Amino acid sequence: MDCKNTRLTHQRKVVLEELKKTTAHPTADELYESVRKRLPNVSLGTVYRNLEILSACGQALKLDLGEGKKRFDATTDPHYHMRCTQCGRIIDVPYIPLIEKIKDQLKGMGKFKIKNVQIHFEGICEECLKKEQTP
Amino acid sequence: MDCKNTRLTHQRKVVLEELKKTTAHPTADELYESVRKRLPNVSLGTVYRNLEILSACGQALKLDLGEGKKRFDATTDPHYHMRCTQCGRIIDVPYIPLIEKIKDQLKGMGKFKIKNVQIHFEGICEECLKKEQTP
DNA sequence: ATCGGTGCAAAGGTTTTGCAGGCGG
DNA sequence: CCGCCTGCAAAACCTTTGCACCGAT
Repeated sequence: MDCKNTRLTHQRKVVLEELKKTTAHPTADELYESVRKRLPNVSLGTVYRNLEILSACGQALKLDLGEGKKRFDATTDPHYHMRCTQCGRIIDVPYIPLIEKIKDQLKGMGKFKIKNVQIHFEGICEECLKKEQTP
Repeated sequence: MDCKNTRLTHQRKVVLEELKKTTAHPTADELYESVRKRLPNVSLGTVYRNLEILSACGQALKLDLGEGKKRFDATTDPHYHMRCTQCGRIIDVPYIPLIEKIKDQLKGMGKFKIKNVQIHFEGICEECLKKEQTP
């Protein structure tokens, strides 16, 4: 994708601003609802197109946590994600250099060449742990 | 899911048999095509329902490699998967105890509790590496 | 003025589901 | 027989796309 010829339209600006406002890792549809509060005539297609461009150009992350839909994150610093199996929330997991260690372990393991590692976690978030303790 | 009250129908048997015949990690639709050669009247819905039951009951794995569709694997022994970014093939990656090490590193890292790690790889398969060498 | 972006709506691809009838245990 | 399972088809769901107009640079 050619990121030089992209224009900073009002819609694109608002999409990125709304994404930066939250740490909830919204889906395209959830973000569409936020954006719509500021731009009532925006279309879902525009939100999808802008999220595609923003993530392709390094201003957002496109996440696939195996839910059958993508999520987006304006925090592009290295970190991982955990999906709470009880409430579905997506929680940030601090970065530790897992991937380098994994690549080291896999070097010379087969006749293929590993370029990238996709990794995420499943577990129980802080809120759901609290609920378990006080039923 | 209640795996005790499942019946061994002819369709379910054939779905599992066809899945065991291949190492290609087929999608539901691809498996439907295989099954249809033996059961011309089988429906896609039946293949989906049986794959759901078989994977829920530990007789198959349901894989999500971020392609927007699920894949299935009759090999349930611990191993990982790599998707070739050139040809799309899914390659088995031998098991190494990554997950235990990762869990150790993450212990006490936050207020959440990690239960499971989802991990897969992207890279270049043996066949595509060969093609690169002889263009 | 150019050409990337937008809104709208339709279409695309994958997966699920309601229903009436069928068959495994 | 009971009730899980099937085939069929429609629908659900997420995402992409064709088109004509608009607006950022």
